[in-house]
Amino acid sequence: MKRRLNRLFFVKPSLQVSKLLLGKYIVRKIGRKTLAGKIVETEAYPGPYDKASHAYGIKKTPRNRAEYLEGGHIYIYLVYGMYWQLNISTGKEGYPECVLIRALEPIITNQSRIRIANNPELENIRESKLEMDSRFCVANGPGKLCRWLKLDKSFYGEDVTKSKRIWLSQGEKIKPPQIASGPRIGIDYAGAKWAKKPWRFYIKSNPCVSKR
DNA sequence: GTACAGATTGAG
DNA sequence: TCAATCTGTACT
Repeated sequence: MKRRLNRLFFVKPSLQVSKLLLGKYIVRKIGRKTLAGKIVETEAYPGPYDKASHAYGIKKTPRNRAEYLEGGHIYIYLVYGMYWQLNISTGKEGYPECVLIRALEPIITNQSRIRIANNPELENIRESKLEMDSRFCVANGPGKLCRWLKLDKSFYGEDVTKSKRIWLSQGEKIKPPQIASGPRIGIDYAGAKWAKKPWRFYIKSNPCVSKR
């Protein structure tokens, strides 16, 4: 959980950052509990020229103003009246671009390792296929990962390079051959030209990449 | 003030 | 395939 990603990491174009984020860990502190998840799927929304972007045409509203913040700030919003979507702003201040975090693979933290080691019953559960399957399913979508990490409007604009309750860390090295790309999800309203752009990135054959 | 649709999800 | 559920945004 060490080696927190710094400002320099995020002040780059979202098309770069979205790929670099694969394999990185999101660490979330809730009271004395720590949750961590490996980022396995992202989408880039690279700027105001992108018709699928909330900031299309340099549109700036109370809802999307966090997109304009310097790289490393959280842009979070509600869709369909019930699901939060976690984005991280990238690039320079004043230019609206961001990366949508679409899926995480939950990581067994040291904390839970110790708890498991001290409790043989939990050890058995951890080994069971059932447990593995359920672990892989709690954060395999943008709405689900926010529910799992307990993220909501209160994180709007949060600086992940400074925050004490959420940050990103180095995680695991992902080699380019392990990265796949495809069209972004759920943005058909933007028209085929933009919906077809291969700006969704994910780790090949990872079980936590979102379905559909 | 009112209408409308959405960067999703899980059930049928 | 469809409804749930709600708020930002646009328009009367």
